[in-house]
Amino acid sequence: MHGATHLKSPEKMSWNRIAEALSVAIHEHRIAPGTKMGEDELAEIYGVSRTVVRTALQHLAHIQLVDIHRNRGAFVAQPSLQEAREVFEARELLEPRTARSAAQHATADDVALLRRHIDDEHAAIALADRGRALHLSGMFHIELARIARQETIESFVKSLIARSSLIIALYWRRESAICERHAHDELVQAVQNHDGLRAEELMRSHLVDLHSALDLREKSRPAASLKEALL
Amino acid sequence: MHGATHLKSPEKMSWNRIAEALSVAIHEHRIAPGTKMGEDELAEIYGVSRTVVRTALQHLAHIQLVDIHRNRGAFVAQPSLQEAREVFEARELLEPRTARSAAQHATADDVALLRRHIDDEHAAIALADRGRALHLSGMFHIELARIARQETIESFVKSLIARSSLIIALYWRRESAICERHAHDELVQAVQNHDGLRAEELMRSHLVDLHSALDLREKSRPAASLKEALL
DNA sequence: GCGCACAATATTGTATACGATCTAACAAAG
DNA sequence: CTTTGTTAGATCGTATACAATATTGTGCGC
Repeated sequence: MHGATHLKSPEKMSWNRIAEALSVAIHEHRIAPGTKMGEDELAEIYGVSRTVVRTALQHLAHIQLVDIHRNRGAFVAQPSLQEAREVFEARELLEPRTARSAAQHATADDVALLRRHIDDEHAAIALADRGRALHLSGMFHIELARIARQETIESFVKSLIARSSLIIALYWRRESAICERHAHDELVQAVQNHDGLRAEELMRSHLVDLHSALDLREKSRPAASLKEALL
Repeated sequence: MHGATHLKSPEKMSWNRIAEALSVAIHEHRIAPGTKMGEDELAEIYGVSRTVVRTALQHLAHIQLVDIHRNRGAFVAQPSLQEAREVFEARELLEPRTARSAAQHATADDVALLRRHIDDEHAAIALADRGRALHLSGMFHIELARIARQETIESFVKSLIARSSLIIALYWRRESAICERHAHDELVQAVQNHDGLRAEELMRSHLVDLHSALDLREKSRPAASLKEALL
């Protein structure tokens, strides 16, 4: 019943590919928080068995992009207000220091990569592709953690960015991410200059901006369909 | 072949039980870093199928207690010197702030629980059960994060503690964890007094002590048998 | 005797089958 | 008409079967 068996594309690691695809879809807000992600459904969409889908979902559950309820299934996570506050507290604790470290360790290649990221981000904004812009914005922060050469903290930041995407989907107030445009530009400039203290301070204020752009009071709209978002 | 199917004890969540058992075994240094954990082997030991063992191993891989190599299997992780440094840097960044928050939020019940932990720790030391003492020592830090009422950071601390256990197994220099005895005692006292600043400072110096008790140069002895450690 | 190619074996990756549990629909009683 | 108990369907949890890949042992040639 599954066509993948005879396909000639073993590609990489099947579950990794699926987890990545779902992660991107969530980051780009093509799947709304609360959406159910049935195993059979995903298995059919990606042409694999439930086994690998389960592995992918468990991975996503680990970074708290999805919640898995026993015998009920996996759902895109809906961070509570309390969780939202915790996530941004943690980010404000980790990321400024990480930005400083990144500024100290960055090579020319690193800076070039950051600039490419920003260019892509601008392009996405120009195309009014808000979802992709958001995704790239998150990737920028992760890239910064990678440049800091601290894999441990990078994995933490990955988890925090993922949840931030959900939090933004649920609690965003202002419109557009253009405010971030300048913030990221200045950050990369500080990194290029190896000005650790400035990078740290820029990151701190950037996160405060983000945090204050959230409305941590109301509940927002429910969910959409899954299959149409992925195909 | 497997008896579990017809048993009347669904107990909890099978993979969770196994992951916990393995985690404790590793924390207590009954399984050495680098040990291979074959799926069939574990499946037979715990009387379940490889499916659930795989889930447990993937969970442990997530918190980086084990490394999984494609088509090679799961091995108890062996943090490199670089990773060891990263882990303690991250702990020194996260835990002092967490300790302060814990001191601010702690209830009487929380303090009582901490004291029980310490008592258990002392008992283990008295019995010369170094492995169990180490495990409880780690749990103390996790408990502190829980008391701080910050689940996000708690999950990070969990991961860091787990890896610290491996790092201690590999790079420990001094003997006995008695130095920690006083550190934990004073910490719980500060928490009881809701003296956040003192708790923060105590935690910081405690972590520096731990860090300096590691020898980050040599490689240490390999591994032992697996089955005998678990049965 | 040493090194390399190749076959045998063992272990993991993936798919499928089956049983357990939850959800929801529907019928009957109040 | 509402409410509750029962039943059918769907979905997940676990076990098993099969395919893919790595590891190990063996034989041949040098």
